[in-house]
Amino acid sequence: MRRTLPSTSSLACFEATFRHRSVTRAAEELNMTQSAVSRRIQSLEELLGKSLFRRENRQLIPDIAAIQYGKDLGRLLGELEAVTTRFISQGHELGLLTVAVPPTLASRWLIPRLNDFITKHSHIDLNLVSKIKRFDFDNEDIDVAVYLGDGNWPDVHLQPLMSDFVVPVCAPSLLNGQEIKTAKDLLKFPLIQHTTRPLLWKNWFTELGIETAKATSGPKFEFHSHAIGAATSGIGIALMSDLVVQREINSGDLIIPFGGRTKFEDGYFFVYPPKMKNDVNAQTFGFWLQQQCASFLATTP
Amino acid sequence: MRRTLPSTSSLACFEATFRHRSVTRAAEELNMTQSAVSRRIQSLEELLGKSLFRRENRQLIPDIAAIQYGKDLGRLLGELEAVTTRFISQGHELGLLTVAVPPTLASRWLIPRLNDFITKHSHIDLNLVSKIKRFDFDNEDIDVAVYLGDGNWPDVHLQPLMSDFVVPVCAPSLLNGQEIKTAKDLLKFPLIQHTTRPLLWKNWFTELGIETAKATSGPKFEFHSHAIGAATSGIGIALMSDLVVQREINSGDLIIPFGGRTKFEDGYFFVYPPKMKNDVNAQTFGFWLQQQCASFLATTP
DNA sequence: GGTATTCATTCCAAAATGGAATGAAGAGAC
DNA sequence: GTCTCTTCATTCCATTTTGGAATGAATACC
Repeated sequence: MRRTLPSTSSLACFEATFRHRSVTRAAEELNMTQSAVSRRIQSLEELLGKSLFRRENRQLIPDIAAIQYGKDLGRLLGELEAVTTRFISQGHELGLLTVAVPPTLASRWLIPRLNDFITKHSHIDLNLVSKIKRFDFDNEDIDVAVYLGDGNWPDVHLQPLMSDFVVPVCAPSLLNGQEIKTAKDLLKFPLIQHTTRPLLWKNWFTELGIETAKATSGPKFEFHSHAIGAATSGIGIALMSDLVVQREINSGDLIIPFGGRTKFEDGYFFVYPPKMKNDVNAQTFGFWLQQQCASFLATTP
Repeated sequence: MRRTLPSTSSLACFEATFRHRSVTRAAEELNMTQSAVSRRIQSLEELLGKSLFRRENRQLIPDIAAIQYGKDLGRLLGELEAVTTRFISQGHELGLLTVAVPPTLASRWLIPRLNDFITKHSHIDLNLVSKIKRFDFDNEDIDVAVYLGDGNWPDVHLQPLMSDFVVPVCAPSLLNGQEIKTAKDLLKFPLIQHTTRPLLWKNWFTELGIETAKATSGPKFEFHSHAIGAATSGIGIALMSDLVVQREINSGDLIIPFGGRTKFEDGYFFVYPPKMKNDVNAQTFGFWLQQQCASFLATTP
């Protein structure tokens, strides 16, 4: 019979509903839709051949016989969680989380906010690893990553954080009094390129209906901070994710010569391998990141 | 985390392999293929992010960290089985199994063999319900059924027992010296019909390449035993499942006027609803039935 | 009477699971 | 040393399970 025991998913759905006396509340707790939980319970009743709840109007009343079963399951699922967590965390440095982040995003956006995380989760030791190349969980000693891209990566789990808005920026001195009326006028100046995003300018011009070979020409920098430094030094116009140049724009070191923020298909993602799905620290960090992004977006036009 | 706990199936595969130190032996116990168990274990290792076994040549050695986990799981799965079984059997008369069987099959084939079952499984009380109409688990108080048909029934589980071999039989006095050379010669006599199998004769003649309206004409009987009685009384020729007329053939009360046993598409099945999948008594009975059929077939030409 | 809320149902798609066949590699017999 | 047997791993394919989104039914609340 062991093979045909109900699945942990079904049992968890029943137990949470039993505890809350509510399918909707159970769904919230389990991070599932209410319809999925409802179906899981009915499927379990069919498998067991017995009713678990009486349906009275919009309320679920546990059948008398199911009450002890619900209590037993609560205890057993709790123990199963405990022994599984204990096994997973064995040999793994408790509380250490190695996060791979693009260096400029780290220094310009994440690190200024990290005090909030550290204060709230002092038991988690973060190990920030600056990465320009894409994450590689199989061959690198990293647990999770924040990365910018289209999210089309195999064998990993993603949580979207926020969209990528880019904006052209340059030093005021670069223009030297010249007026920028159209996007095409930008081509009179050097376009600062990103090694990691070689098609960024090209795609930006394409969005505006302009096709030009000049879009991929110009000095290239691997570090975004170097690209920002180049722009600030008047070397050319850089196309940057707006959240990493806010300080320069606010201080006037950089200006926006043309247009505003452009939303791109790429976005920032919190990325982790399947084995981190159950890691409480990893999921805690991911959740905090999402909250920070939501808060950031709410205060940015 | 409760929602993303490993499935009971994966945990059972790991625990059985851990206990047996063998994927093949675990597969046998769980009634799965060895490849499925192997994959389940690897999937579990990926989900947990930790190795469960070291692979040394053809042997699996549990990792040190996994030993306690394996023991814990053995205990927890055992408890889960116990509380689930207790819940299922609550309110259900322990050991009672209601079996729906066609009456003639019951009297002619099953009941003579039941002593063996009762001796071996004295804790199971059988309740034989004679049914001519097809089983209806939703609206009838029956647990399992033995039924003859094509097996094309929705929402139930089937175990094939044996094929259906039919044979034409009649009283010797019916022929009154007339010689039967071809199947067509049978049409000179009344054909005894079954209410439950109205097309039996028609299909039988079709197998022999004969199409005739006469195939569905003749006196009709709902009980197979009545059909047998009618045939023995010389009322006509009956087409019967051979296993229910063996006694009459052996004693000479019935003879086979033409041809031999014909295998039909229909077969005998052990049928049960999904909720009986985990019922130990139901599965015990089904297994015993299969053994009886195998034994019967082995001693019948 | 209208709105909100909860559970159930339907449609659709993705993920998980399992069987069958086959391959790789070692153990054992001769 | 060679051949056969055995066990675990992998690939291909199909089925089952699971879950989200949308919608319906029915009651509770205002």
